[in-house]
Amino acid sequence: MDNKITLITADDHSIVTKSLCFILKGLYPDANVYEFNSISDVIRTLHTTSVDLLILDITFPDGNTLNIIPVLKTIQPQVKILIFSGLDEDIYAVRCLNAGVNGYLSKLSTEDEIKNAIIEVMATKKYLSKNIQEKIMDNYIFKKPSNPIDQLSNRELEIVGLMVEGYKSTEIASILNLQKSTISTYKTRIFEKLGVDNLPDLIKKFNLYEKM
Amino acid sequence: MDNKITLITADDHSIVTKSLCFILKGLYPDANVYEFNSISDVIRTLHTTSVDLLILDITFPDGNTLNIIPVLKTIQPQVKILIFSGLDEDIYAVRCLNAGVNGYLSKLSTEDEIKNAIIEVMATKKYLSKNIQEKIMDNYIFKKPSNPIDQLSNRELEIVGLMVEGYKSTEIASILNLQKSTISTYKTRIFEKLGVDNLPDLIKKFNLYEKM
DNA sequence: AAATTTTATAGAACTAATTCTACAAACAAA
DNA sequence: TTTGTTTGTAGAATTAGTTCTATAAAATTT
Repeated sequence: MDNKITLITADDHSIVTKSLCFILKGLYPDANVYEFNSISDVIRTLHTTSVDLLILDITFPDGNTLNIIPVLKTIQPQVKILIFSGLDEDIYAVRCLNAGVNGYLSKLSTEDEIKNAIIEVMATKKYLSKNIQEKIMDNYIFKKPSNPIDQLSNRELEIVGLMVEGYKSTEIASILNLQKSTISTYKTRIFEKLGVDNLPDLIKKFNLYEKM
Repeated sequence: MDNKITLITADDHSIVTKSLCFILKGLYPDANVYEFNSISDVIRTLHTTSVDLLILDITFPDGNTLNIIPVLKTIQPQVKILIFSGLDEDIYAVRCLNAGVNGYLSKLSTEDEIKNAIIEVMATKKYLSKNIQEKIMDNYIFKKPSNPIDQLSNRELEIVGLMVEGYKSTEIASILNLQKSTISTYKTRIFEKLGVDNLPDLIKKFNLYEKM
């Protein structure tokens, strides 16, 4: 047991973890840096090793980070979490913050922005892009619900994600270990909230708000 | 003008180009390696510099690579192109090949797979994952035409049109005065011919082939 | 602190959709 | 010109999906 700091990157794209590791080693030459490509590996490691910073993608083949954040925080309450995701920050950043992360960084960021975010978060601060800071201010001050997808709960969002990826109700039920009637209930609520009544329209709407 | 080889990576995610550059410099220490984050930069460079290998994403804010490949090939017919994309290879790989690229590599690939693909393509070969090779073999053996929508009969095309517009089976049945089992039969045949098994994938495929 | 709304979940009853099988007509191939 | 294949169509049996109702827990509002 040494007293080096420990940094972890996790993303299902190996090219991303490799690259983040490289950046981390540049910033903290003496740190222990690990990379993983699944959430389960991260959880396993948190059980055995004290970790200072976790850089995480949201989507993994073996689960969705949004639900896992509280689990991670339970295992190691002091761990700092920086989300590094390709998903639209307009949709996910605020949710992630509410779930307890310390920062949200877009995968489109430049190397300097990435370094900056890491440094901010390591200094026990929050990191958010200008864009998101403004959005939060707007929402706070003007209470405008900007985009219908914000009305979806995390669970609903997870399910809508599976739906637009092509999973059928039964498949979703078995993936999430729920009853098919539960999925139907979600589906109805989601359709209602987004004001559509069929899958193609949902996809259109979702894709629309996903990419801006 | 030196006689070094010239390699370009282009992706809207800077972390990806950075990482690919690193890999390329490892493989070809004497090469000129450039990275860009837009297609327009790539095109501009092809006009001034002779390029050996281009590693390209498909989606850019300023355009879709698929439509641009012929342009790139016109500027420099000998340039080798390796697509490195997060999009579903089942849907995009063959299309990219038809457009004239030399390889298709998934963003989920490990570093070794990436290196391997680069080496293969540089050796004037094609690179494709096992999965896609098998798919192409199947198509070749069973002589399926390259544009699957051509395989649809008029009636099937009519029904697929209604499907992507959001009509449900029962609605289509009543519009066309047919039994719902008939619509189901069509649906199965259409899915089969287009090689998909769910509506979102069908929509993707249909939109893709519709716009050319 | 109490009242209200939203969220996450399902059982039972019901409706919609698919599968499997089939068959005639049109078309293509040997 | 017979043989094989694709197309257009369904009935019966089966499976998938929805609706309606309900309830506990969480979040929000009053």
